[in-house]
Amino acid sequence: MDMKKRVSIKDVAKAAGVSVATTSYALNHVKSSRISDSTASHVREVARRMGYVPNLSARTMIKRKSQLIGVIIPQTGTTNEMDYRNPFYAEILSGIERVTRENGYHIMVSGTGPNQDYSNIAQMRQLDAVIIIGTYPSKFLDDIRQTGIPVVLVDAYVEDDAFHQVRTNDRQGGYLATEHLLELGHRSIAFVSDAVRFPGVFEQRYLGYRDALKAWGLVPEDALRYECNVSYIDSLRLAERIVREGCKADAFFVAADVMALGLIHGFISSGVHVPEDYSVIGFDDMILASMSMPQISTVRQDITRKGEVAAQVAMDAIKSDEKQYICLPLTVVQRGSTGPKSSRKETGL
Amino acid sequence: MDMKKRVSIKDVAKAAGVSVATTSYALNHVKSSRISDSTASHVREVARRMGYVPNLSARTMIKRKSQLIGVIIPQTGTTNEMDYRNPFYAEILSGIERVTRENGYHIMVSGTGPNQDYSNIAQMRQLDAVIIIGTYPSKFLDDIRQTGIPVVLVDAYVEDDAFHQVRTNDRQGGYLATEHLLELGHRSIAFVSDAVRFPGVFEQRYLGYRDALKAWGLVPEDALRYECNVSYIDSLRLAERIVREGCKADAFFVAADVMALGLIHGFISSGVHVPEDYSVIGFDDMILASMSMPQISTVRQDITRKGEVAAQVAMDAIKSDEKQYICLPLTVVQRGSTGPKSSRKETGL
DNA sequence: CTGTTAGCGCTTTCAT
DNA sequence: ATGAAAGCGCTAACAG
Repeated sequence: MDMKKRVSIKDVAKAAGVSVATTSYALNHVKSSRISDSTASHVREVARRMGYVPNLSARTMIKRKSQLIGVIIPQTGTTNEMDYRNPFYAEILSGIERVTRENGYHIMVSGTGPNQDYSNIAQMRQLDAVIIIGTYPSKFLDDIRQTGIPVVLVDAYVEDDAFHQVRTNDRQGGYLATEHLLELGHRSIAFVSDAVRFPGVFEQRYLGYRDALKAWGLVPEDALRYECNVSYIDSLRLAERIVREGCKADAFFVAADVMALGLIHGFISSGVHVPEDYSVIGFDDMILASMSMPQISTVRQDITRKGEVAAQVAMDAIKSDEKQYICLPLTVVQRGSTGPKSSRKETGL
Repeated sequence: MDMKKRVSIKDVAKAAGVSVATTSYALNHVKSSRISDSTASHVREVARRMGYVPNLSARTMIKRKSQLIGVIIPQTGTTNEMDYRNPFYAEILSGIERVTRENGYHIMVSGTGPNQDYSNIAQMRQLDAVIIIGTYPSKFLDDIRQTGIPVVLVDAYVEDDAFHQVRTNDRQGGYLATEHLLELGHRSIAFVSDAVRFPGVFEQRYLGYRDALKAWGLVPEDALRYECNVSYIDSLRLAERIVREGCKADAFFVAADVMALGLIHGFISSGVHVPEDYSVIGFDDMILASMSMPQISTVRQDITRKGEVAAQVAMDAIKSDEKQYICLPLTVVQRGSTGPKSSRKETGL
C-alpha cells in the first residue's frame, strides 16, 4: 500500500549514472550498439536492485507490437456462455497457451458472438495475431481481415487465402469412421449429427461418411440420417426414440463424442446392448470417450496438439506473410463400443 | 495490405477542424468539460467516417489502467498443461470472461507454475486485477501482493486479508455429503481423495466428513481413508483393488466427481453393484456427473457462478479497497449412485 | 466552450 | 561507447 511510485527507466538511468538510452540498450541486451560489458552489467544490476519492471504499454506504443495474441472462442447466442464450457475449448486453449507463453506472448481470450465487432478490440489492443476457433459469418471475418492483423482460423471451412488455417481432415475422418464400421461387417450404417446447415466440420464428416458408403457400393439413405443437438441428454432421448420406433441400422456413426455417449446410454437404458446390438463410433476422442462403459470407439484428433500448432502458426505469421494451411492427422481408435456385426438381431431380438 | 497508417486522434482533430483536446473530450463523452453538442457530434461523425480506433496502450500509459484482468490457472509441473484441461477450469473461465467483458474488461489467461513469477507480468501489463484459481505457495502470493494489484483468490485456503476471496464452504460440503450417506443408513463410510497434504479443498472436505461422522457418534477410521490421484483411471484401479482386497465400507464419499466416476466404473467392472452394494457420492457436479450410468450423486457447486462472482469481486476491487470474502452455497444432489443401505452385503454377497 | 501544452515510459535515430 | 532528443497516441491540467 506504500505509494512508492514504480521505478521507471529514467530512475534506473539516474541511479546508474548513465543516460536512458544506454539504460535501454543494456536492459534489452541490444548488441548492435555495443555498450561496454561493464556498463551493461552495472546497469542491469542497478535495475535489479531497484526492482525495475518495464512498462509494456510504452513499448507497445513504439513498437506497435503488444506481445498479445487474441483467442476467440465461440458462444451460443442464448446464454452467451455455453459453448465456452465445452471441454474441447479448454483443451485447445491449453495448447495455445503453452506455446505462446514459451514464445514470450500472452493470450487474451474472448468469447465472442458473431455479431460483436472484434476487429476494434484487436486494433485497440494492437494484437499481434488472432486465433479464431470455429465457424463464423463472413462479415465477422471480413472485418477482422481489414485490420491487417494475422489471423489463424481453426476448424473453419472458408475459402480465403487471407487467413492461415489449421484443422483436421474431417471428411477423411468421416470416411475412416464409416470404414471401420464397414470392416466390422456392418452394412446399414446411420449417421448422427447436429443439423448440418452450413459448411463446417459436421458437413465434412457427413461427406466422408457418404464417400465410404459409396466406395463400398452402398447407397446413403436419408432414413438413416439423424439430427440432434450436440448434447448428451438430447442424444440419449434420440436413442430411446430410435429403439421405440425401430431402426434398420446396425451401426451408428455419431459426429461427436458427447452425442455418442448419450446415444449409447440411451440404448443401454432401453435394454439394447452396445456393441452387441448396435455398434457406435464417435468423433474427437474427448477425455470422456475413455471414461464410459463401454469405452467409446472414436476418431481421434489430438486437440491439445491442434492448439499448439495453431499457436505456432500464429507465431510464424507474425514474422512472415506466407500463409500456412495445416491439416492434422486423424486416426480411428477402437474401443468397446464397436464390434463385429453379430447375428443376434437377425435371429430376432 | 495497404500501408495506410492508422488514423490517430490528431488526424481526426485536424479533419474535424478542432484541437486534439476537444476531440478527446468528444470521443470520450467527457461531460465535465462541456463541449457544445454540435461540435461533439461533429467530431464523432468525422472519427467514425475516418475509421478511427483509439489506442489502448496510449491510454493505459496515462491512466495506469489497462482494462485487462489477469487470470491464473494452475498447471501440473510435469506436462505444463494438464490441469488446464480440467473441465472445471473451462467452466469457471466461462463465467469470468462473460462478466468481465460486460464490464468493458478483457482477460489475459495464463497457465502458471508456482515457480514462475507472475508479479512481473502483472506489472508490465499494468493489470487492473488478478484472479488466481487454486492453491499456490505463499512465496508466489507474496510476490504478487507486493505489486499492489488487487487479487482475487478462488478456492484458496490462505489466511491473508490482503486478498479478496471466493470459494465454497468445502467443509460444509463434506459434511453434507457424509450426512447424506448417513441418512441413507450407511454407517461405515470411506473417504477417497487426493493425498491431502496441505490446506486446500480436499482437506476441508475431509474435515467436513469427520465432523459429520462425529456428529453421528461415529469414529473416523484410518482404514477407511483412501488416497489416489485425481484421475479417472487411477480411481478405477483403486476400486478394483478395493474389491479384490475387501473393504468393510458400505458407502464412499469421493472428493471429486472424476474420481467418483472412476470408482463406480471400477466397482461395476468388478461385478459390484452401485448403489446396491456400495453407495458413492462425488463432489462438484461436473457435467460428467450426469453423463454416467448410474448418474452420480454429488455435492453441487455452481462453477460458472463461481467464476462470475470472482469476476464481480475483481470489478469491485478495482474501485474499492474493501476486501470481500465470499462463500458460495453447496447442495447435495441425489442421483443414482447412492441408495439406502441394503441387506445384500450382510446376507453374504 | 475550446485550445495549448506537458507529459506517461520507452525506443531509436543521430550526434558526439 | 554513450548521450540528447524526438516522438509513439493519448489525457488532463491550465489558459483563455
